[in-house]
Amino acid sequence: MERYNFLNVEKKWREKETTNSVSRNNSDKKYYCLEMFPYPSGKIHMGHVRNYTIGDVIARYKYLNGFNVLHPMGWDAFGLPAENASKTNNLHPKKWTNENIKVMKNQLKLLGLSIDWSKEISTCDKEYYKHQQELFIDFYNSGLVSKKENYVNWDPVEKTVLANEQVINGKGWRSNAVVQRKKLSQWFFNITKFSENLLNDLEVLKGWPEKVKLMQKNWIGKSFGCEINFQINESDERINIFTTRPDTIFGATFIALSVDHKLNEKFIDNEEFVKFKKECNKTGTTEEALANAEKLGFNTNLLVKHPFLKDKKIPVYFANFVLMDYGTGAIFGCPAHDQRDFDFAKKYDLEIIKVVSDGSNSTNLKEAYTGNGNIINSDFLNGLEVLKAKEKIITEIERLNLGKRKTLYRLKDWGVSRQRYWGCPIPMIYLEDGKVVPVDKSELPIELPEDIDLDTNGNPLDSHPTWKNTTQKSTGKKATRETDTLDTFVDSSWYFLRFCSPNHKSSPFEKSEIDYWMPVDQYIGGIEHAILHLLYSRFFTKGISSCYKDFDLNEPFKNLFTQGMVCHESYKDLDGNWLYPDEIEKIDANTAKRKLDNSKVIIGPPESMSKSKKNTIDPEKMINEYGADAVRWFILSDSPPEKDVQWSDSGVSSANKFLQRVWNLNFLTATRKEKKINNKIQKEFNSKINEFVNKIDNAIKNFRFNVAIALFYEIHKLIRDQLDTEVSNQSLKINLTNIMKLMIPFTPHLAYECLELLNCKTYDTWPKIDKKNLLNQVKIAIQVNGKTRDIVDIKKDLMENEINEIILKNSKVKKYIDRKKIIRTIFVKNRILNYIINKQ
RNA sequence: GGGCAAGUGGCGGAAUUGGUAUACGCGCUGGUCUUAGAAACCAGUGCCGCAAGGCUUAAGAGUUCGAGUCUCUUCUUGCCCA
Repeated sequence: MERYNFLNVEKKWREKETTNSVSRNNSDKKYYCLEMFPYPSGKIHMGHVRNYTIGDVIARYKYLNGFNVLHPMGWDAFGLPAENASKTNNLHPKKWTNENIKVMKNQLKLLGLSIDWSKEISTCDKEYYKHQQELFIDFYNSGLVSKKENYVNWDPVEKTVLANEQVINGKGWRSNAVVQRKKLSQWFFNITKFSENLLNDLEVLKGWPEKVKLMQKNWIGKSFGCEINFQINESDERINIFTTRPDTIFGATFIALSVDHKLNEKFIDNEEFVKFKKECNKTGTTEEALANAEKLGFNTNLLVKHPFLKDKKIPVYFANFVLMDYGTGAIFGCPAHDQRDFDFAKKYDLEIIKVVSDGSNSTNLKEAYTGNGNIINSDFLNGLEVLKAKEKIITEIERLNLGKRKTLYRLKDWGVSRQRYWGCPIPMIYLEDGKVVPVDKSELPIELPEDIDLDTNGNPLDSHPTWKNTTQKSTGKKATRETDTLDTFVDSSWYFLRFCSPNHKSSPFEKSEIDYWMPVDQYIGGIEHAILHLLYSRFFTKGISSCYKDFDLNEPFKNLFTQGMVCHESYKDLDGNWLYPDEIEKIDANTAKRKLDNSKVIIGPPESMSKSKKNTIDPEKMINEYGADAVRWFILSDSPPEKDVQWSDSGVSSANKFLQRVWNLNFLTATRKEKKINNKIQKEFNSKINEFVNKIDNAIKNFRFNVAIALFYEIHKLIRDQLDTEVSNQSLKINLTNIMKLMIPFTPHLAYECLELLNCKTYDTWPKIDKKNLLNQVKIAIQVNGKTRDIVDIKKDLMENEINEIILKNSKVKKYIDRKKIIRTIFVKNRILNYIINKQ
């Protein structure tokens, strides 16, 4: 038997550009297939392999079905790891990044992906960020960018702003210093201008997973309520609060203000208050941190009048759980029906008044009741349900001029200033008179300086001796540059647009190319980007549409697919140190020993692959050992793509063995001696193959790659069995050729090699399904009282009366019916025939 | 605490969307070949039972001629939000 040499074969087809190209100029149907581009961290990981294999299957499938496919790849190349690596390895971030890109590009090529490398982009390339700076200026001029003061997580050791996810238990992830809340002036994209639009257009996105849309919806967090003015006792001053629960106004027993509320001016000289404010600033800015923190308050000793209860006076506190950037920075506390208010009231011994009935008579609440119910203890609201009470009280508040109806969003403007070197410079300058203006577009790109000292604390660009000194081009006035760089999420918010015309010089994109390619027909990536990256990209698309007159696109991604993670079990020695899979030897499913000294190894459950747990598998090593096709085959075969998949060595090895068998089958077919022909057998064979083509086509269309692969195993057995039957060589070859074409998206190298062996001339067409040639026989289930008693082969589309007699005479059901009376029958064509009989 | 998923053999998972439950793969068992192993090939593999047959989709109820699929209750797990 011939041996299949995947190393030679994969090398051979990798070098033939045509088999990896999915673009065709002669088609009027376009398809833009995009996978989330990688961060060049050093080497590709199995998550990339899965992501890009899924994308490649789709791209090749669409190409074979006659589409002109855009399937590009690039690099999300700015970011902090490059700076960290440069500190440890003394390697410039640019060099480090470009070397990683080189390595990873070669690894991706090994996988046999149909990527058009002529369209490659890298976000740290000045040819890319030049246009990003241009977009920034255009957004600025359209009012989509502004500079605001804002609270950030500040690392006092690194002297830099941290993202929320870089704050772990209130400490900086790298410095381990206690993170502070600090007010900084930062650049913002005014994403909240599109809140309503971003929310409403989710409905247009029919091709997105419901789960992702729901996450975005919750993130935007539209809530409806009203503002209410509380008059300070014996004063004309008012405190304006926002609430989503105006129906509980009669249960209000205190007012809570953010420490940043303007009322704090009264307490600037109060030592106690200053101390309290400082304490509050120590907690992080996430909602979760605030919710979990102990509720603390500072009593102002001020009282406000209850708007509906003449004699009632309510105390005013500053509290650490009220945020200035949500609503008005002030709330009324209703402890009976809000858990935070409840905790606060318990701590400061404040009144708790139940105003929504929870159906019980108890007055001693153990926690806040937030459910629905009838309003009680609330004057004119009594007896109404929560929603109706809300309507009524808002109407009343507006009538009495006490406040107004208001819709609020949880979504905040997107702060994009980062005090870091390895990012896109913000193209703004500060004039000596304090004015902030964009640089002249002709000066773009504002390049990052290469000579940089990354060992200083704080912002390296700010510490650079000369870089920030400049002049305003139009006036010649002295100016200094903005030294913050852009959040890397900005880089990835428009790269999908740049791919349409990656080499266009005069503007970020060429209109005709955008018009042709956009929107992305299929976007594929991890669920971890469900919120931010996708929301920012949607915002950018809408932003560009609003400031470029000839750009008309509402949503960038027509269909979205989120693939699951690649998991592997983890190993620890008896001292609890993580071990690499290479360091251990498996004895059976539950036992393993360490290669070094045969000591016992503790096997952990399968978890997402991560460097820290050392449960990673190196894709390149697997490709060298089993072949790219086998790796692709395995990663698609074991689980549906949206679910997590468990990497297993036996799995990839059996994939390799199967592909070997496929090649053998092709070899045997190509060299088979002609047999006598039996028309009946041949016809049946042809229709079965036709059936499989149909099923596989459907499976790929529906992203059910694991099912498609199961079908290939069945087909393999079917064709192999025909080698010895009375089927013509020609029929065998035609059918196998069609099947090998179906395999191109999965295992391109093997498929092309086999097609060449079978002397196939057309590599770029998908087999047609011949509807007339589908199977004419069906198996139908014969049931008695709903229980299946027999399965019989009958001709397709026969009606009940045509099969009834045969079944009653010959089938196994006969003895179940016996002499009992058939009351009625239920017949579903090509599926079942069910006899209902008397039970006695 | 709230929301959303999901629960099928030893394991990963199929099931034309209410109509043959356990496809396909892994693993395991036996066999052929081999000095031996590996590979390859063949056969078996949900549970109980010698068999006929019965039971089985987390547990329980309901709707239906018929439920893995629909409804309700309970339990468990995962994810997101708080």
